[in-house]
Amino acid sequence: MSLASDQARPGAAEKPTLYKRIRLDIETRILTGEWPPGHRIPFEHQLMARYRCSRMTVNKALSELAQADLIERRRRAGSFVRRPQHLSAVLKIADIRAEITALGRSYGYQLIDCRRRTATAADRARLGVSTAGKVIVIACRHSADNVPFAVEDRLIDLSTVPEAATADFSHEPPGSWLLHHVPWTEAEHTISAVVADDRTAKALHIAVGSPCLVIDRYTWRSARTVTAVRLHYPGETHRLVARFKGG
Amino acid sequence: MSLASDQARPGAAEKPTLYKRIRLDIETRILTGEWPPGHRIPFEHQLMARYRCSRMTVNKALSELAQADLIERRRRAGSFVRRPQHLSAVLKIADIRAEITALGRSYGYQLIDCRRRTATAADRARLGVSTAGKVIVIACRHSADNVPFAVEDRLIDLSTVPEAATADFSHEPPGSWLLHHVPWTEAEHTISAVVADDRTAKALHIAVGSPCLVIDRYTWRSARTVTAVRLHYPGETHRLVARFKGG
DNA sequence: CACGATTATATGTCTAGACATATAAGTCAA
DNA sequence: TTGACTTATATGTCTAGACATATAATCGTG
Repeated sequence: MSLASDQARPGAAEKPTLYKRIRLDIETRILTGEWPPGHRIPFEHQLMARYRCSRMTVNKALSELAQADLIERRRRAGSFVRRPQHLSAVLKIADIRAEITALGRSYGYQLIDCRRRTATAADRARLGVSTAGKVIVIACRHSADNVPFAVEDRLIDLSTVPEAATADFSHEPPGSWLLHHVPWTEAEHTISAVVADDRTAKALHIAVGSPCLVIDRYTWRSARTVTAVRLHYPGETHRLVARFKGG
Repeated sequence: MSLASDQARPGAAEKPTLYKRIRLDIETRILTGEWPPGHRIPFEHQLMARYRCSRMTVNKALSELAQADLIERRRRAGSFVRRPQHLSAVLKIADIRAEITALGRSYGYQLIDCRRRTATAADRARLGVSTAGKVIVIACRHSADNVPFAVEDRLIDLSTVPEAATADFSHEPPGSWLLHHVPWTEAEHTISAVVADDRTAKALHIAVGSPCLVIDRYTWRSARTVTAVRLHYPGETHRLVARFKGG
């Protein structure tokens, strides 16, 4: 594992390119807290002078930091360290069906419950809306190679996605349908841990009281809530893995 | 999706810049499956011709797609659509002390145990090394406003970081020390859920059997393992939150 | 003082080049 | 066939400019 590219002689640290060095320098200052959230990063032309390079080079470094959400750039004002998103995490929005099939496992889907109703107070709170429109409430289960993979509880706001009223979720998972029919503009993920209650334990074929990884995802289109979904994964078998480079 | 009618509606629909249009065009083809994983994207040359722009412009579009892990770029070979990630998660490496103080809460640190020993078989397996060098084993606790925030179990490979032998971890958390002294080049995070065992429950002041979020982080410098750390967070109070844009 | 107009400035995008470098592919000898 | 060498080529990085654009700051006017 771990990148077997051992062609480098021990101690022969390859010199990174200039823009990467600039990016790493800034990143380090941010991650160590030397430059706290809100701190203004030196202007591009100051960095040009410090590193003796062209503006495009520092611009590339800063642009990548901005794409990684470590800094925020504002015209005329400068570039600023962003507030950390509480152990900032980025989870790409993903379709469970695509995820499972990409792993070469067979995907299974069982619709547990699907109903349409006027949003209750709890529904409105969950979706973050104040008016009481219609919603779709879905419970379903995803499995991989016939083993339960996750249970899903979803709420879809029909006032944002009226087309969903005519969709058939008995065979197509709502996540896949939404991904193909509704472009999202913003999303929020929250990861937490719980112990399985009776219903979840039954659906996942695990013991009551065993740990579950929970992912809550909210999706918006412009300023309108599209959907709120909670996924329970068996915590002992499911893992979220992320590998990334810092150089 | 519908990048269709983008005509001159008075107040809205500002024309995106060229490189963003290139990026969106490619992104759309990937997300709709028109260009499946493994498909080779047109060479920069060809895109220059198609969009009648300079190489730097198409390069910027492709670089951003590469940073977002949608494509992979290989010298001489070209750029290729990547296989979708296994619910790919990216957690920025962060220093818990900086994280807590950034939230405006007071940071507390308690060293539970710190010892130095020749790596056991289990240590070697955890660090992914085969030779039996010296390691530092640390257990400590982080708290926010005097409430336990996380317990940490860490292994530091002294053959990679000999300077750590003389570091004093009785007051400085090892994560902070490492961030300041050892630049990392790669890291891997795994998130899972467990139920608290006796020791963890005591340290976090929670009940045995309550859920915990677990983050395992491995850090490398070049091809050498720097440290392996496991963090237990109380699952009922701790959340990993991520907000991001998809437009 | 309040408020609109102007200006200065930092970032955003783009160009037309340059040389570096990794590597797929082809070539040739053992 | 295999291995070593060469070459072609696509990407990687960088430069020294250019103009566009959003907006913080300043200025001027009522």
